[in-house]
Amino acid sequence: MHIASPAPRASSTGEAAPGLRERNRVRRTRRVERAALELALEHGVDVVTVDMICEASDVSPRTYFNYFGTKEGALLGPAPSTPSSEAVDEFVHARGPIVEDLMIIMARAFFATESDPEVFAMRRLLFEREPALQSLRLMRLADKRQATAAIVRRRLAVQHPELTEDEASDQTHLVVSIVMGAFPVISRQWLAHPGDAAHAETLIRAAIDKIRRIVTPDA
Amino acid sequence: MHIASPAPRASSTGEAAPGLRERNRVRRTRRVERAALELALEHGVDVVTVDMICEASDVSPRTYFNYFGTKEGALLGPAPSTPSSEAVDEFVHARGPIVEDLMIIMARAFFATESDPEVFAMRRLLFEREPALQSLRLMRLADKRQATAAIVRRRLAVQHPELTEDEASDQTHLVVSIVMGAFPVISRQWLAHPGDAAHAETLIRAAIDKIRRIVTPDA
DNA sequence: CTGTATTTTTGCAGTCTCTGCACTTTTGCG
DNA sequence: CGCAAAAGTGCAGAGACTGCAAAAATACAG
Repeated sequence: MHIASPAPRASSTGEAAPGLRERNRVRRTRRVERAALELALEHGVDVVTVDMICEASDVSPRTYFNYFGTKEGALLGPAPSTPSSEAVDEFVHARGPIVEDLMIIMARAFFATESDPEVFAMRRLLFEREPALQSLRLMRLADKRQATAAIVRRRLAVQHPELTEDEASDQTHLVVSIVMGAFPVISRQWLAHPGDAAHAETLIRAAIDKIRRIVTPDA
Repeated sequence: MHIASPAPRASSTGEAAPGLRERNRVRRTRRVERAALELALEHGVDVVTVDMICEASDVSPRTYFNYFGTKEGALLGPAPSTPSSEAVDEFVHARGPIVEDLMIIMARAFFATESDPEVFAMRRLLFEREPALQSLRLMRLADKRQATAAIVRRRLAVQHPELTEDEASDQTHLVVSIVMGAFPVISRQWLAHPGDAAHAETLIRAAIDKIRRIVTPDA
């Protein structure tokens, strides 16, 4: 099984003093991720072994697993952070179009995970080349799916108490599916134009518009 | 990596004479699947080992992997068969609503994979209990995503040559996302009411309708 | 600076999944 | 029956991953 157990990844309390410990952790993470990506890009994911990565980045395999949990961990990068409970509450009570609202909080959570831009670029390249990795990533997302579904459900309960259990359930699943499905498309466009956050919302609206046109039978 | 390599699974040429060989294969498959599911339901997927399954079903581990490719193979069941090239051609030139058409051929391919009803039931139960398996299943589907995207693309090229490369690409991704996303919802409803094929199309239309309403801002 | 407590890294041994290869058994068929 | 093809099996080995305890690094007084 082990869908991915990215390990603790302790986050510092606030921002105060990074401290040597923390700085080392970050440095090491970067080093390993970079090594892993370089190797994977050069030889292909299947050929690369954890031992190779460890030798290249000079950490023990045991430490590698402490950090990343799985062989692919260093390639996939940190899992998107869970939205804060305030953000969730805001979503639950927001009254905009539900898909749009959900998409927005997901996008925020997604781009909140900072990462070395160079590493980020390599990752993109690798993902394009190896669709299997994309799938793995989706799997990790799927784990969040339940959580996401839960907050959608909450919103529906609050705003549409008239729905039956089944209706609400179906609608929840559909909303989550649409959003998670459209997400890659939007993030692709976003990455093509390194615009600002406002631009992101425009993209989101445009995508939703496209979806509407797709599901609406031609006039 | 090995997202799933379900192994050959040679299909007989037609229907003529099953032959002892074929009959044995089927028998063994059933036996192993059943054993795997029983063990997984009783002890949990993570606890069960391939060796346990093999001992319970009296095949060598090597044979197990020849049949199922991965530990989870016997739990997941056969991968949905790829739609026939005639079906694909039909889809490419069909002029109905694209999501509906795609959904229909996917549904056909999906239900074409027959399986022992008892095994089927156990599988459903297990999937409910272990969401990680669902994710694995999604991963296998994601592998088909590329293939699916390709035929959607073909249809767009034929029916909407006016679209730019990028537009077509975006639209393709969105269509595939929507369909694959909505699929579980529909199959859930379908399984709840073991209706006939015609009923399936009704469900599909209803789901698409719901999607439209979801993405359409409230009046 | 020094000594101590705490956290992190590491080595090691072991389990489990999965693969290639060679060998045996089973099945198909003339 | 006898031979050829196909399928099942055993074995050895690589690679992913885990628990545990020793070792090293870091924090933190005094």
